[in-house]
Amino acid sequence: MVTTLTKEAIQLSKQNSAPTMKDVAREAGVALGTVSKVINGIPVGESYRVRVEAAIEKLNYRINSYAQGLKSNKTYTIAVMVPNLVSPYFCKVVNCINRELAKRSYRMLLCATDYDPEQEQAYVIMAEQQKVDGIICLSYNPKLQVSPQTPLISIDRYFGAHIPCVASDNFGGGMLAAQKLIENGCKRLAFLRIGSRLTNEPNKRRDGFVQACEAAEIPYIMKILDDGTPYEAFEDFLQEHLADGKRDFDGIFCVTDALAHRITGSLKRMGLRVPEDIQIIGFDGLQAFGDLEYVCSTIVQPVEEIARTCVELVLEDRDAKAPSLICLPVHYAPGGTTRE
Amino acid sequence: MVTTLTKEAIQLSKQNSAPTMKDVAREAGVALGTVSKVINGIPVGESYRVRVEAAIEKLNYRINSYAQGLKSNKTYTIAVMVPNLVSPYFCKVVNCINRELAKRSYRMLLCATDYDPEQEQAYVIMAEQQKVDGIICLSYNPKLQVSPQTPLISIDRYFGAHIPCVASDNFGGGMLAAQKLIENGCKRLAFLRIGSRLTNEPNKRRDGFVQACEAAEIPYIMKILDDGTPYEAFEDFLQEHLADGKRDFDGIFCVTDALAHRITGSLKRMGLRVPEDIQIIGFDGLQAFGDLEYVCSTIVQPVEEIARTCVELVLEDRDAKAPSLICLPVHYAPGGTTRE
DNA sequence: CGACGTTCGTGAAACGTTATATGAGCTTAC
DNA sequence: GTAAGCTCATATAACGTTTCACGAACGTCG
Repeated sequence: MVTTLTKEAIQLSKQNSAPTMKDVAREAGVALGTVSKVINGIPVGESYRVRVEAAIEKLNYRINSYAQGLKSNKTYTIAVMVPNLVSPYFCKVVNCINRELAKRSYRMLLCATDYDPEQEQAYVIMAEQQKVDGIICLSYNPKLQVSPQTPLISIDRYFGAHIPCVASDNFGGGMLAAQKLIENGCKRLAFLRIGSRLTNEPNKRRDGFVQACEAAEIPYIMKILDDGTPYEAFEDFLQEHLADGKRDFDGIFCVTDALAHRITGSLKRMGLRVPEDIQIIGFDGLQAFGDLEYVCSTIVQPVEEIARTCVELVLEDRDAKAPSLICLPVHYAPGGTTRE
Repeated sequence: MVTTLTKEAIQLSKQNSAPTMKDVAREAGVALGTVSKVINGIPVGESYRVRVEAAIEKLNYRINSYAQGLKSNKTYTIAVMVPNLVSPYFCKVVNCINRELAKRSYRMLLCATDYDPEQEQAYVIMAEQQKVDGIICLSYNPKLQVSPQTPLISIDRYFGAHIPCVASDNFGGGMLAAQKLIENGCKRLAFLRIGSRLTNEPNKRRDGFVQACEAAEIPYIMKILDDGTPYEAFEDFLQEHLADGKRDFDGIFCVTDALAHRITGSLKRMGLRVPEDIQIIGFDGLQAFGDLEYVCSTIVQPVEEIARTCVELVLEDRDAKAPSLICLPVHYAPGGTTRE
């Protein structure tokens, strides 16, 4: 008697909570397993299938992913980690990853880490607890610890052979920038990098640039601001090398488009013409600035490809040995700050 | 005998899978419930606690959120839905929501819906299956269906009294823009809106603008492009009203900063001076363009406040009746395209 | 010194699924 | 006409937690 009462009470309290497979089974007058089969598309007698489907419809039943995930050990969720959602590059990366995951019916758990290694580590632990099927990260923590249980793909940072890294061909992009400036008639070049954080792969832009200059026997100057140095330092630099008709260089490779834009502004204020006097090439090619009518000649990163590659790798069979570094081809897009 | 073998086999196959609470309990020589208590900070005898903590450390145990979520019916996850992660406004909203959620140790499941009502609906269903603790959405689907089980907070779109909506004070912002132009000496105004999608709340910017003009007895013109009409239509409009010394208006309120920027460019190409000849006020104030040195006088949306309010509401006790529309105060920020 | 409280760890049940073994209801073959 | 073979729904045991009733161990009081 007591037992009956308890069960009734449970039943009552359940009424305003979400229906479960058990409710569907009762409604349809079939067993639990049958409902499961219908839901998972496993063949079942016609009359059974119809009854179950009707019951699902009637009760507005929604499967509980948590129960499913617990049982099957598959969550169809990928954790994605970027420093923030303010920089256009990170936003576009996340946007593209989201699209690729959605195509495959995967969910995206997102975290912005604000460049903080501790937050990055905490987020990896959280993702692992969350039993995600994989992690895609754009991390600034070179010492990131990951459990070997969870596949991890890195963007723009090479950790070592055990973690696949996907990036643009930064080295090739740096070369290409120098080559294009030289093709366009530049005789002396400059490489500018603002003091913002960069992961290790994008640093290769400089190396490619240097190699192309040396191969072509073209002299170059580098100006790399330390972290935190304000932009104004570049104005002094430009004054020093270009004021009063001086021309220590006539072509500039800026490490990002945003920097290229500001440099262009500074040069124009100094009375120099772009591209007639000085030519400029940036890096990124996001066209996030399309709304602002701002375009510059640039090395375009294949962000869609990067996203697709990451998603493919992270979902791939773990036994298939993935390459440890994948560099995807960039291309040159003229945009008015070079002669061509 | 057979049973023993099977159990052994299971044990073996488990060795390279993640440790569970049961493993911790065995390692520490305590019961399952004790481990649970330690993990959840429920007081337990000193010696027990130490042993359990040591075992957790030794096995590198991580709690399984799926089992936890299934049992406790709380997932500490909020679904967030925006059209994309390309528009600076959406990015900033997501960025701020992410920060607020992280502060409270909540996870964010993110989806970009590409303005597609079907995807939006599908995502809500997915979120409900996922048993999230709530949904925050910036939706373009006026007919969105949600199960009453899951708390939903809307940004920028008012659905009705049953769904709390958080937005900037768009009406007040529109008024403020007109008032500031008038204070700065404008005698005739124009309201420009590009043919991009807007939810219903931001449309009130126009209503506020109109009311302020009428209150001050200042004439105004409105130019609202249909969805898909290219920007160039505005250039014709500007020619028609401002070419050859004509001055049908001397102050413009643009519905977004991005539009204000383009209009400023067009005016300058027409030989008009901003703000001397024409003054312009935009809307958003994201400063996402900081890198691009672009600033305009604008009505600043309190994005951090919006995000915080949404998070507070979505996590709030559901019995506490929330207001159905919350408009957060905007403010005016001069930025060089008005006299002051 | 025995009975009663209190404290606190234990073990089992439950959460909503999936997967596997079981057995009911047929058909087919001898 | 019965035994064997098949199909297919059913029932049950997990998955890794939390929670709660239970009971062992101890201290206290009369």
